Amino acid sequence: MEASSDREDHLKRATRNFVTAEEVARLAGVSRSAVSRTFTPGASVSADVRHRVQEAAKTLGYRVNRLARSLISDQSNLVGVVGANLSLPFMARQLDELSRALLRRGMQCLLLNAAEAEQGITPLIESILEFRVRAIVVMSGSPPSSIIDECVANGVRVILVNRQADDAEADTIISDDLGGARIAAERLLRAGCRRIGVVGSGARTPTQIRRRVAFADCIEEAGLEPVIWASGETTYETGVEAAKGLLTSHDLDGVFCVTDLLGLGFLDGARVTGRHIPDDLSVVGFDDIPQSAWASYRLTTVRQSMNDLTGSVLAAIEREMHGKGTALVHEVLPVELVERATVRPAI
Amino acid sequence: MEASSDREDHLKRATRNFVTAEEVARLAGVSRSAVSRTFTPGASVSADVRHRVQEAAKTLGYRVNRLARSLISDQSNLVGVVGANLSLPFMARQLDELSRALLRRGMQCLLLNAAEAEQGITPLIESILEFRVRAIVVMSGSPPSSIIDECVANGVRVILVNRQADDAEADTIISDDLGGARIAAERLLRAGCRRIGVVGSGARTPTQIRRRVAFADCIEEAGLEPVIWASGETTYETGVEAAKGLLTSHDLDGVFCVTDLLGLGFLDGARVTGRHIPDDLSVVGFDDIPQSAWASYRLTTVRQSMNDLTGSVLAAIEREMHGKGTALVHEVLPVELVERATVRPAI
DNA sequence: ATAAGCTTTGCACACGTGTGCAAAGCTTGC
DNA sequence: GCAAGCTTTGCACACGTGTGCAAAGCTTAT
Repeated sequence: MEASSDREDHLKRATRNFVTAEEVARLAGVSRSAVSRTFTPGASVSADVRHRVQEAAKTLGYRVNRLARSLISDQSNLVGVVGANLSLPFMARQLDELSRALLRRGMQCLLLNAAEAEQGITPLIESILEFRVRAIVVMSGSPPSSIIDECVANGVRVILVNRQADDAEADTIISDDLGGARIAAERLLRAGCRRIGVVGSGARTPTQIRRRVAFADCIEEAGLEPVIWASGETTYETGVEAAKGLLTSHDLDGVFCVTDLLGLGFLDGARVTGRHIPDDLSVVGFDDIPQSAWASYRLTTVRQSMNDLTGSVLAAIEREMHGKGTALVHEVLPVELVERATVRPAI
Repeated sequence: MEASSDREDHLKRATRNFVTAEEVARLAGVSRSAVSRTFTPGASVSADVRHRVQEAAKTLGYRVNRLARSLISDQSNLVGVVGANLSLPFMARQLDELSRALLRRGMQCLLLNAAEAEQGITPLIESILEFRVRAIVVMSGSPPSSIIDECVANGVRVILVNRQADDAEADTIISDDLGGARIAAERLLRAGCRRIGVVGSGARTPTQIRRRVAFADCIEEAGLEPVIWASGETTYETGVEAAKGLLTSHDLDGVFCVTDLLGLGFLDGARVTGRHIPDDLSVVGFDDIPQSAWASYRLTTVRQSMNDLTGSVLAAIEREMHGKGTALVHEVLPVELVERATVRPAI
């Protein structure tokens, strides 16, 4: 993914004036290793030397070179994060919480935006590996097992969020999409809905497919035939179009939208056709983004806990650090229904 | 900001199996410098050697060590980005576009979340400097000029987005908040509004203060006395509370909300009090986040161009690379009014 | 056949930090 | 006062990569 600039561009010594430990040592009147030991927790250094080194470091503005420091262990304190659609509410929250949790634990987030990774995210992961990162968190895209195997072989943990990779040694932290779809189906059925639709986008992401298929299965188990919308991008606008399209050709009384963004668009589109929510038409979403609680929507939705998700990702990253071995983590995070105002009361 | 783990934790050699250039050289039957030259654009290497090295690298799964490579120039290809409130729509879009533009230009985004930086973002910038980054983009927080001066002294460019630092040698890319506030004021006055309010949050960010003050000044210039709301966080919920609070005690016919999030909340809150938008009350926002276009809101707002903003940031970063010298960039990006449906037609 | 000029390539050094090793110094017990 | 044990500290090596230098090899012109 790196721009193919010539060597003068990216390796020519930039004008850099960073102070080195050698200079600090000279001012403090000690050896360079004494400086290093002063900044290494647990290393043996006398109080007098420690004080002189710290004063000299402060005077000169010394900042340790993480590049050099990490060279020794062949590992930086970076965690690579691969994500796309980062301005969508759910992905934005996920990244927000993950990046702040990483910082809390003394790690730094190396963010690679997968928006333009049409050929797959393998090149992004290859770039990340060059930084000798501690772990890689994949929030978007489907890394082939070959690149996952390469990461693992090199001692780099890969954590897949809301996605899986068959036959690959990666951690997987997944929301219970199947359970959530079932909850949504049961709620609509309990509201007395009998002409039911499911709205997804044309995106072939694991989450989209899983939720749509699981919901449709539940409706068929109840002896009903779901109407399916699965085109467009995973946006509010697609929800609006789905509402106009579906409600023109079908007399639906219940709809499950596989994401809240689609759900909010669907609500606005349905209102334009004159439908009254929830009297004429019940709508359930999935994700529980902040906008779902807004007064103009008050969308009933399936919530996945962002705290649980972030906590599990961090636990997977720190598993080996905390002496818990290298066994893989496979977690399915529970979801719950958040009742608001877009589904008729249960019969 | 780094967690104070002991040395066994963060420097103990992790189980790492990365292939080195030395191993590639052995398999290819050449010297280690021949391997290095093969991956250095413009370096002299014969076609035969190049081919053998590339085959060997592929066979062994060689990934260059960016830590070692960057040690030589004392500069990595990372760009530090400091931001908070990354799940809010505007900040999320900004980060989304910035991180993808950086990748497009062959740079990587080192993201440090400033959510918990109550004591200021100086420690975050200090951490970033340890990575010998190419530049630092500040999207949130107010770095003191001392740390900016340190960055500049070390050859690290600092770009401030929608904020300034007095007497500091940093680039500044700012939206025309003053012009935008004036546009909003003029639009409300042209709609015939005479009992006008301005809604901001309690956040003392440069943007909040600039927009609120500028708008209030314009209203006072028109001989009117603006009613001011400036408490709570910069959220949708604060907008709802502001509507309930202001509209209970004042008979306003026009309101400017300094962000769209506040505006959307204000709209929902106003509707709860029975006001009709825009007949009874006109509302203008600022930012033009995607939700402002949603059918339930159709908020008239002041838009700042995200493309312009990201383009200017990248131009500042690459200024020296492209032989344009090291002079600072100070840009005020134009804004424009986006008329939707929340302001009465002009008289 | 030979000389001049150019290309290719390995060696050794450098980049900045961490640390094993051993020497030096200090402390304590006899 | 001396020996044993412990702490402190500087030296030199290592980590992986880029590259200046010079030797070796190749090509071309005479």
